[in-house]
Amino acid sequence: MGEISRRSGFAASAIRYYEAEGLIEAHRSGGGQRRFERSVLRRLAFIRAASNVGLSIEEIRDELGRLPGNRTPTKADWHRISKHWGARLDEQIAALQRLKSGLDGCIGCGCLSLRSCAFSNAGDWAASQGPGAQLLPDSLRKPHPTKRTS
Amino acid sequence: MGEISRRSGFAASAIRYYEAEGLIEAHRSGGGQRRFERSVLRRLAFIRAASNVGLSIEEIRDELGRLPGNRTPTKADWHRISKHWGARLDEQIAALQRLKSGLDGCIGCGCLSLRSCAFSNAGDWAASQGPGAQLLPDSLRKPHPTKRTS
DNA sequence: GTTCAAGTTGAAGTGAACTTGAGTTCAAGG
DNA sequence: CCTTGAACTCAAGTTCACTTCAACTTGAAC
Repeated sequence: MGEISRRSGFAASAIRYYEAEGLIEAHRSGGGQRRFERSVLRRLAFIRAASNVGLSIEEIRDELGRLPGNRTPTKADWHRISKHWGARLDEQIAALQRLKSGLDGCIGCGCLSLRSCAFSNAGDWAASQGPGAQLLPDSLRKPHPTKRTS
Repeated sequence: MGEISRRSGFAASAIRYYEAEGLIEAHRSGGGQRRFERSVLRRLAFIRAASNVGLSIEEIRDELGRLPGNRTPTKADWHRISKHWGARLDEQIAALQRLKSGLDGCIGCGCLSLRSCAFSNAGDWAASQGPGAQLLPDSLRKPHPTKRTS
């Protein structure tokens, strides 16, 4: 346990948590202690990478589960997956850039008025319900706790 | 209350929360109901903009408090502030781009191995303690619950 | 004078991703 | 055998930014 923790960089508690969540597996030795196979280190590396990209535990579980045969990723898998992640990162980058350019457009206008400033206008959120470009995609919104008031 | 909620786009509960947190003020009428001045709408617009940029309530309170005389922003204030926010957004964008380019460099390598893949390597986090470029700045990390294990 | 939507309060709940704590057991060294 | 440090379990705590609930009061219209 201490070893895998040191080598993966995750806290022991995090590793136990991932096991409980079904992201990794461990078999037990004699009196109940976890023993990990080497492949678990790869899975943990995968988990770290995925969570750097901003995936939730749920999504990581899905993605791990979608690997045919539930194995650790091969070259081909990794190729496919990193395309997916790249797209996600692009989307996040684009969202921030939209926000930035809105801000740039605002610099010096001193407005911040409710009806004229697109940057702070709440209407931007309510109005862009359709599949148009939003200021921020869901992936960058603050983890909204409950259902939306809409 | 209903009116300011409608006009600001915030839920009534959020507005009460902001008042409790000291971000806005309200004086009370006769039997305890909140009455807001028009300037509060501007403050709320400011709050929305700031939280779009990713500032926490704490930071927003600071920034509102730093406005000399605790007024709503003038043109000059807004100019200064939006530069600050722009820098922050730039930093976030740059961080995501670093992540993306790391990922691009990895596509097809199929590695994801602990010692060779910089993208998933935990060492990247532990090693870059100095003021060097990190993969992700704190502002983009998942809101880590407690103190770091370091 | 009645009615009722809209407002009030304080406490408690939400979700994500873990961490912390308490109390217990394992395993290796001396 | 004894000690010590690492690991175990399970429940509860943490942070953030709010929301929801229950029980009650206001205030504007009819």
